[in-house]
Order: sequence, then C-alpha cells, then structure tokens
Amino acid sequence: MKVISSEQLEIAEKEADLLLDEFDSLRDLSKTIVHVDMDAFYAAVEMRDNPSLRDKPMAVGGNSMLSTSNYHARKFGVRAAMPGFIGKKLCPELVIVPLHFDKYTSVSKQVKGILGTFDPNFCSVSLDEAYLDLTEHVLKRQGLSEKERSIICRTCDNLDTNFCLCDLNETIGVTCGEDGSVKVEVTSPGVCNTCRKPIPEFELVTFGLTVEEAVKEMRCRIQQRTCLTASAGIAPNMMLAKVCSDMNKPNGQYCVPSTVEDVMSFIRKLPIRKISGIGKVSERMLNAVGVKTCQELYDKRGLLYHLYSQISFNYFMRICLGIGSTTVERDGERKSMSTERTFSEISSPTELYSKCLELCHSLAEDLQEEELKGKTVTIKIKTVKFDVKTRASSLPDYT
DNA sequence: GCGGATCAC
DNA sequence: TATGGTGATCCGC
Repeated sequence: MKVISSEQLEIAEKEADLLLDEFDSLRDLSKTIVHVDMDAFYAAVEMRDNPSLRDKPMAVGGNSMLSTSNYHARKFGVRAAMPGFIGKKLCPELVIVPLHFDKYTSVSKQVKGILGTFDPNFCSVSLDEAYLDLTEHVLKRQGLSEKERSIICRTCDNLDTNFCLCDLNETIGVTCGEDGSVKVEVTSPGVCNTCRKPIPEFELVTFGLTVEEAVKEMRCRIQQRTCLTASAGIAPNMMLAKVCSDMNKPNGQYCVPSTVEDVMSFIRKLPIRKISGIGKVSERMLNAVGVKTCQELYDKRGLLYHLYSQISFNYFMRICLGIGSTTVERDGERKSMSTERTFSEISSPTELYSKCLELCHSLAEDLQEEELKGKTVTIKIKTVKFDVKTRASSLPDYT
C-alpha cells in the first residue's frame, strides 16, 4: 500500500470502472434462483427420531469433531467444525450424538424428490443444500389450479410420536369442488394406513402464484414429508440466493426482487464474510485495508486492483455489483479423489509405510468403483504440530 | 507441474 | 487428553 501513489489509484479506479461497466451490462435479472438449506440438518434428524434430545443442547459428531449442533447448543457457542471436547467445555450439558449417515442420506433423498418437482435440473451442493432455477416453474405455476397448489398440513407442528408422522398428502385425498374450490376428503378416517397410528389434526393450505408462494409450498412439503424444516433464499442469481437463505434461518425465507435497485440496496450493507468464498482469512485481509461491507469493495476498488490478482479482483467487482451465476448446473467430471486419516503419533518408518499402504489400497478401491485412473499422485502428511506437507508427482501414464 | 493455502460443507 | 475428511481452486514459483 505504501508504494501505491494517488495517481496509480486514480488510474486503477478508471480501469475498475471499465470492468464494472462491462459486468453491469452483462447483468442478467431474468432468472429466479433459489437456494434451499435444511436447518441444522443432522441435529434436526437426530432430534426428530429421539424426542428426549429435543429440549437439550446437543451436537452430532464425535469427541474429535462436531458436524453440527442444534440451536439450543449454539447459544453456548457450540458450532460445527468444533472438537467435541471444546463443545463440552463451553456447555458441560452438551449431548453428543454419533453420526448416522445412512439416515441423513435417505432423508436427503426424500427432500430431493420434492425439489425435483419444482426444478428437474436442480443442483445439490451437499446432503442438506441445493440450488434450483424456478424460472420455468413460476411460468408454469400461473396455469396451475387451486388444487394443484394445495397441500395438507398438520395444524400443530409437534412431533408427538403417538400420532401418525407420515406425509398426510399420501394418506388423505383432496377433491375439487364443482365451483373449482378445494375440499378435503379423509379417505382413511382416524387411522393412518401405513403406520396404524391416529391421524393428527390437519388443514388444507393453498399457496399463491408468486415465487415466494412457490418456495413456501416447497418448504411446507419438505416439512410434511420429513418433519424437518428448511430455509430458502430467492434471488436473481446463486450468489445472492445463498446469502438470502441465511437471512431468516431457521424455518424462514428471504427474497431479493429482480431489479438493479433491490439488488444494490441489498448488497451494499452486506458484510463481505456473508459471501460464499470469502472465509476467515480473506475477511481479515480485506478488513485490514478497510473493507468490511460489499459497498466498501467498490469504494476501495482502486486499492484492491493493485493488491490482488486479476481473478480475485474480478470476483470482488462481481460481488459488489451483486452479480453471480445464473445457471444452476450439475457439476462436471470429478478432478481428484483422495483418502486421508488422522491417527495418533507414529514415527517408525515401517509403521508409516504400512499406514500409507493401507490408504493406497483403500484409494485404489474407490478409484476402481468409479472406473477411474489418476495421473498425478499426491502424498500428504500432517505432523504432530499440525503442519501439513504435500508432495506430488505426475506419472507418464494414467495408473 | 508443484507446494502452500484457503474455502465450503 | 484431545482439533475430520473430501474436493475444488488460487497463488507464486
């Protein structure tokens, strides 16, 4: 910063303004993108299936690492990616439940089934997160009847296990009145056909024609099917939608309308850390040059132009304009595959080689499962001091 | 292509 | 007492 003159800053600002104009002229507000995010997913599944956990601070994972915590535990500062024993220190009452991956996978499948009815080309990021392009759905939605926009919901959101917890939309029928109005018909009065438990109180809810109504319907369908809540963000691009899904968490949604004015007033005050891709380190570095909000990315564009690479600078300029990707596409071919394990201290070379061989066999198996070969082999080692070193070698042929 | 780093989940 | 695993990307050589 010291050697950058005010002339250089001015020149850089002009360069930046050209780039900003270019990005601005390519701005696409024609798409409606939604980011859906299950609330405290793993913890919520465990609480659903074990009522005794519901009023306790709890986290899912192990003593070495927590994957997620429930909202009660978060009040104590217990967070994802925190070692379990630290969590216990912050909250001695903390209950730690081991991971049940198979369960999360099957719940995730149920959710994906619902997402697919809104956008068949939706793109999932992980078990609990996905992006959808609802542009098509909203167009189609204008022609949907009231019945097609109605679903059956439990009136109370309690998870009393004495009652049927199946999706009522599969056990109870909805019929259409002669005047087009919607009526509910109980086809299995009192008791659920599947689980044989009494059916709880329910009501018919009809959703409107807007994106926001569509997303409410989607979240409601997810809740009826899985007994879990989701939050969602609606915006003209993926970057903004992702930020929005966090605004009214848990069990909420937020929408940035598709106008330049709405996008700009939303992005202005937003702390840079909220943007996916800007982590702890980038935040600290940007803070150091006086950038805390997205507006300040713009204000300091002359300086950033000099301090960062072309790629990073372009990224920052797109952020301060509120521009992001408008095409949700399935990710392409995988580019790498790896296996790593953390184990207690070993220093004997024989033991280290044997550990390495184990991992090689395991990786080879994984590669064969997807019928893949690799050309660059990387070995990674972590010391007791948590130093990480990698050594890579590219082979003449795939192996 | 390599090694160090950051980031997301 | 003790801090994961996987995949992607970027930077500077």
